[in-house]
Amino acid sequence: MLAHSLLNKAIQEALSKVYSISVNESEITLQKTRKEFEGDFTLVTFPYIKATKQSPEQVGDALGKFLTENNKNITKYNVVKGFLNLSLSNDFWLGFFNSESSVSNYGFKKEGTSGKTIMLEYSSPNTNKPLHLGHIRNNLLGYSVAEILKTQGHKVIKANLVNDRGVHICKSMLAWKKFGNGETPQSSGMKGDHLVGKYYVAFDKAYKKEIEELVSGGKTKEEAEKQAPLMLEVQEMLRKWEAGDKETIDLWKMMNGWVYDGFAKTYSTLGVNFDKMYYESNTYVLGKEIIQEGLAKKVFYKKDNGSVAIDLSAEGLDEKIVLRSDGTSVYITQDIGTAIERFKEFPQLNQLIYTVGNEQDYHFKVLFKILEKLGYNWAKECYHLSYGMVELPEGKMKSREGTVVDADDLLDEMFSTAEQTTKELGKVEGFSDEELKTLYHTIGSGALKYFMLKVDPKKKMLFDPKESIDFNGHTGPFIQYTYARIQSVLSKAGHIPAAADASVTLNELERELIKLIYEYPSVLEESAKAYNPSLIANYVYELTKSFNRFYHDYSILKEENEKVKQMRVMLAKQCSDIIKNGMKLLGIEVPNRM
RNA sequence: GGCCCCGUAGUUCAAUGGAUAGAACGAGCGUUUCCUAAACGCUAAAUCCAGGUUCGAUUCCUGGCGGGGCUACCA
Repeated sequence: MLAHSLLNKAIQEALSKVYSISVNESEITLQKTRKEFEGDFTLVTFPYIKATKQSPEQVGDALGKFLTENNKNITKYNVVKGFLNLSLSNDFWLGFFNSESSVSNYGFKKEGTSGKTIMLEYSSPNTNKPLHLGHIRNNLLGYSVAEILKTQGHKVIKANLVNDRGVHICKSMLAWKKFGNGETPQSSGMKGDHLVGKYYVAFDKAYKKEIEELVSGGKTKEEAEKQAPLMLEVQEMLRKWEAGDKETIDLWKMMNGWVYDGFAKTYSTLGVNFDKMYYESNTYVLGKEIIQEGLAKKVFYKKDNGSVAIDLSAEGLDEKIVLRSDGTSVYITQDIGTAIERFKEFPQLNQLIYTVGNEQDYHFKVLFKILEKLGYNWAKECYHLSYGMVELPEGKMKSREGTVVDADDLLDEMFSTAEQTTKELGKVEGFSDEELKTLYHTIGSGALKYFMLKVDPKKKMLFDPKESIDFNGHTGPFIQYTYARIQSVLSKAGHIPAAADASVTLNELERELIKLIYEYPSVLEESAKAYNPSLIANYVYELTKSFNRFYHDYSILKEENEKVKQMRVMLAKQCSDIIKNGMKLLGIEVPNRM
């Protein structure tokens, strides 16, 4: 920011003094100078050719001359076509390095300073089967965006709305009751969510068989699906559940308990957490009264068959049913109710973010529009953090076709790959078994998390289980490795100086690193504004890559000039702090040794 | 059919309307008596097609082609 406000001011002055034209900041296009040219920042001069009636080169030359003559911080310039490349002084960069970037928590604003409170909902699993690769993207994204928002001084409430009721839950319950023989996680040694998932699959299998039999007995497929005895039983079970039947509720509680134990393990392995848990068994009744209010306000209307609907065709959407003709809720009814409930529960809430896949883009458009029509002015602060699907080489994951990549299995594979690679490289003598286990976890989950978060959340991504995830190149372990090397240097250096001597002249790579450090706060800001962790992931990679080149080309500890050596130690420290903090925002830990 | 998203090296990903479109993996070549070679360097390799707006388009607009998603009184 420092350099930008300095340059913006200087450029405004130059334009006014040289050409008598006044521009505001938004009319100044300032970008970082590309590597192949000399300079730190580049002003695009094309926009001024009309007002000045001169060529872009002439404008660049005149401005460059004025700037270097009138500002001691601007030392050099060169003009290439419509681009004026400006160099800031060694003193400027060293001054920034000594005062601005050497503070702790550089780039972070203190929590609460923005005065904004945000609820961010993510994860929101169903309790009928274990988590898979798609959930992993959701969890990593939600967690990371929450952490990134905190860096801007916002208070963030991480919320999880668990879908713990409904027909799909009853399917697992019924199958367990019929075929389970009392099997439990303890008796089978199976993780609770996987055990329940097994019965969900078992239900589906048995149900399909019944359908087949009915179809061969002369029914149509649709009739068979509705009349299959298992389906009738499941519906009966759901009715009992809603009526509070003790036996059904007990079974439901027991099996959901198994699932929660399983999820807790997966969440802990993934390193995600929540401040607030919501359960649909508590919230599914919400929203009905709101529908009545909406009817009174004429936002909704009653159809001939008794159902309640809203017409959104004027906004380019369709008619949407908000209450069935039998008076029961549809999914969006609950969503309307829970949103309103949350703003009542947290009156200080400024924003509500939903981390949900882009297949529900339409649903959220409708939801937000309805809230707006109901007159809630916070409706415009609701945001759908919509992310792309994770696809396999053969296409979308389909649980029925068994192409789902299980979260726990995948994480285990990552850990064992990390173990294998670490053993092959053989650099971990002196580690205890416990430390090794932690290291494999750090590297394995780091690889997976970085892999998923480096991609723009909005875009769909491809995951190829066969090729697995790399540990070299643009990856989490590459960044972790760089961090570990720096820690090794720092511990050998012993003392970390508080400031670099003002007489030091920065070389090209040192200067490049300091310029990257300078960018960090604005990367955090941008990333928060765009709800996009990939900006941080790619920035940290760029910093790491530049550091590795510096590390390769120059020695830190063997540098003979003591003042330069001190500066390099400090530089290494600042880079490693940013690597650590930045990775932490992605939910990734960094090891001191690997 | 209607609505929404996406098409960038062989592959996976980058690029607030700006310079010669960047990385990584894979391919080929090279670097270690030197702070950790999970590293560093070099070579080959891409904007789906056709128009338009602009001083300037991978980016914005229109049309085509190709891929995905949504379009329930399901969740």
